Amino acid sequence: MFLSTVTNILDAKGRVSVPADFRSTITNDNMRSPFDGIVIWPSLDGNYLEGGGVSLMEDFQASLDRKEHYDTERSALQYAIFASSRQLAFDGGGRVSLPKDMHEFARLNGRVTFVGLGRSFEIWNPELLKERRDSILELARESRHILKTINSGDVR
Amino acid sequence: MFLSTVTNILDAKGRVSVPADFRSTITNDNMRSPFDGIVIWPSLDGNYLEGGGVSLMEDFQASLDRKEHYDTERSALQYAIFASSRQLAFDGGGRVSLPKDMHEFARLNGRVTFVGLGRSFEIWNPELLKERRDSILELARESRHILKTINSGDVR
DNA sequence: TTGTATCCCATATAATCCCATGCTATCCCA
DNA sequence: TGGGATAGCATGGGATTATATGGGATACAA
Repeated sequence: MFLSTVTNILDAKGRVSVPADFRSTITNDNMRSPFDGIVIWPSLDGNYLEGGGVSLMEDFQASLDRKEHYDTERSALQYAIFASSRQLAFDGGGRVSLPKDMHEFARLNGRVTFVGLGRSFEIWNPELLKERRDSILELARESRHILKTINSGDVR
Repeated sequence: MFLSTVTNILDAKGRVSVPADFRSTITNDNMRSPFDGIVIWPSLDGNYLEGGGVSLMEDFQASLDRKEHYDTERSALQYAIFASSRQLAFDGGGRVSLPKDMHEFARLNGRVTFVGLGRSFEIWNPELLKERRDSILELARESRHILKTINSGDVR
């Protein structure tokens, strides 16, 4: 799973190293798939990118497959995630190159922060992340009582 | 799986490059099938084309097979999708040539946009796509809580 | 012929591969 | 426990390849 928060450099060619821990997570996860790399898409929730391995996309797909082919909600989510996403392959050094439109969406300049969220991760401009982090950690403190160690079914 | 959105040029001969990622998806997917190319059909939902690999057709078939042979809905969908579809083989450069009636149906002129939706993809006139995209992404933002649920792994 | 479709080759651009390097973390042995 | 050796990682830059696209040659049908 994706853990911890790491900041790396976005070079002149638009390349950035994916943290080594994230890479090994992905390579283990994607054993079925021939593709060695990450999938990213613009968040629906703010100016940052979301990402994961191909297996995460396959989980989304399995979930969407329960709806009919021409279902509107299914199409909406397919457009939001699949159509808006990009597959980024690792180079020999474990880097990916971020497309220019993704730069702009997430307002990235020289540095890029990877935030591990378990099944997926987020990619932020470090300065923008700061605000988000402060406000969301406050919320976490307030909601701490809902945290469990396992998902015990329908008790929410 | 089919991911991301790519716009390519439709040349004077009616040819268009299928995005390289889509091609490798198809080539991996269709290992059973001897046909190297895509299958497209006119959408039942608007003036655009839908497409996928041969394996997508087999999935539709499996789904329709659960209805009776003389079931009216089954026949109707067989006409709309199987009978209306075309198999388009890749040329040496990874292009396909779109039949003229398909051009007209999707109101294509010089440029063609491929929209990856996971198991299938759509082919659009870029200008027409813009409206569809805007309205459907608005809907996606409204239903993004579903996305969050999927994302968290609750829905299996 | 004329039109239509397919195949083959050429090319500019963009992507990615490959190697080199400094730095950090880890390992190993005294 | 100390400290040198080693391996892994992030990063830079040049060389190479893939991709999308144009245009000509070929084959076949009407």
